[in-house]
Amino acid sequence: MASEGATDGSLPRRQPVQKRSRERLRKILDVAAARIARNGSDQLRMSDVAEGAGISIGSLYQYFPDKSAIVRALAEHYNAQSRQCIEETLRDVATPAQLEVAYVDLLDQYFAMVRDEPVIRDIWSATQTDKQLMSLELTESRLCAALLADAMARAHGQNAKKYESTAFMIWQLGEAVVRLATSVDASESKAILEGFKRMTAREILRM
Amino acid sequence: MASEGATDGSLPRRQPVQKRSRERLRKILDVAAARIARNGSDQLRMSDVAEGAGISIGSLYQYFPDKSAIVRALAEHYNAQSRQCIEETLRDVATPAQLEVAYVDLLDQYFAMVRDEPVIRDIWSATQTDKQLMSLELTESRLCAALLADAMARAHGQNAKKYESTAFMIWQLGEAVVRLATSVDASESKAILEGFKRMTAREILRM
DNA sequence: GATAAAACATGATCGATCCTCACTTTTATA
DNA sequence: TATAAAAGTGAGGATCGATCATGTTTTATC
Repeated sequence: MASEGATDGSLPRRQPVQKRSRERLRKILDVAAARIARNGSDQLRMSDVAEGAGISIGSLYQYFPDKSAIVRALAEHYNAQSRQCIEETLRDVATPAQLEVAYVDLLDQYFAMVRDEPVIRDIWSATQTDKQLMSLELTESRLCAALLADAMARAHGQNAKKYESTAFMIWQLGEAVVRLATSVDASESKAILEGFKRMTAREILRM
Repeated sequence: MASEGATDGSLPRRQPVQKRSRERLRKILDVAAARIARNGSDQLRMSDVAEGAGISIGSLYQYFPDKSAIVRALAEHYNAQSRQCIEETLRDVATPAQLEVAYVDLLDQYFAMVRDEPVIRDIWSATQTDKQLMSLELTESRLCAALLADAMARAHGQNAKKYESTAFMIWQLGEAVVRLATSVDASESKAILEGFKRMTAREILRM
């Protein structure tokens, strides 16, 4: 899944070499994601994950040093997935009009993703209590914001440096607004997203 | 402190009638706030609170049904405090110019408050795992957003209904941006806050 | 195929923590 | 002072994360 070449040496405690082991690593993450989707990451029980994956507690701890490492591995998985989507959407932006289309598209996609994958919301809430996860997500967010700043720079024929701060703020606000939109009913969430698009698109299109 | 006439019957398990008891309730909340400020709300230990307040574990549980209730009581305290400040700031707004001044003022005050009271950030992070606290904070947020919508309506001579959705979104984004601003270094936080003010003030001043 | 080393697996057990409960002490009131 | 209500106590049950000593399977080497 994710974390095959983890930058942080601590994520999977053991680099699995045997086939059975690799399958179990995947199974652990699948089970954990399902459990988190059902009950939230704070209700995740190591014993439950072990049972669901068909292994013993001790074995589970050979794959992950502690519970939070499982959540971090899932976070890296979703990050990799969505970053790829972001890169594709922004790659060919070269004019203000394309920038606006891509930006609105990105927001809609992100909203749909968070709405349909409850695990993402739980990972985000775990961010509040796990400092490693928090910095992992902040790094990811800066990376995505940089992609947006690059696209803005190309659209306006300016230096990306100029847009860094704005792009970062808007990216963070976008995450916040999507979380908000997924926690209210459908009609209000539509109004909120549209209002946000209008407000930020204007900002992004300023040279 | 807060919660004397709690809407939620469950907050203080016992309505203290004796003087010593009222003092202890206050002491518990003071100690809890200090511990949370030092280590975060997830590191709060009931045994630690009891010891700090000079009472036994059993006694502590006569005041609060569980750990999260302590955090909720603190949340209500801070909510009451900041709502008063918000009401005062927005009360006399009657023109667009006054609205802009009041709005910017509110943002600056809120930023200073969150920066100087680490407990507020911890309460907010507890919001992610405690559904009761989450709905408490959402209700509070809607209430504050309604105050802002009223001020917008007065400034523009329109019906408050028209601004409800926008005010709610901007209020939530304001909370998000202040949290963001308090988690980065001072120069970046200044840039972020100014960018946000510019972007949202324009939105608020639209009729 | 025999042997050793490395990888993998097990679950009883420890320690930390939340919270309960049966019981005691203090305060208010008649 | 007698009585009831309020307040207080802390040992112990229950849960859960994590460890560790030990056992099993796979792989590499001759």
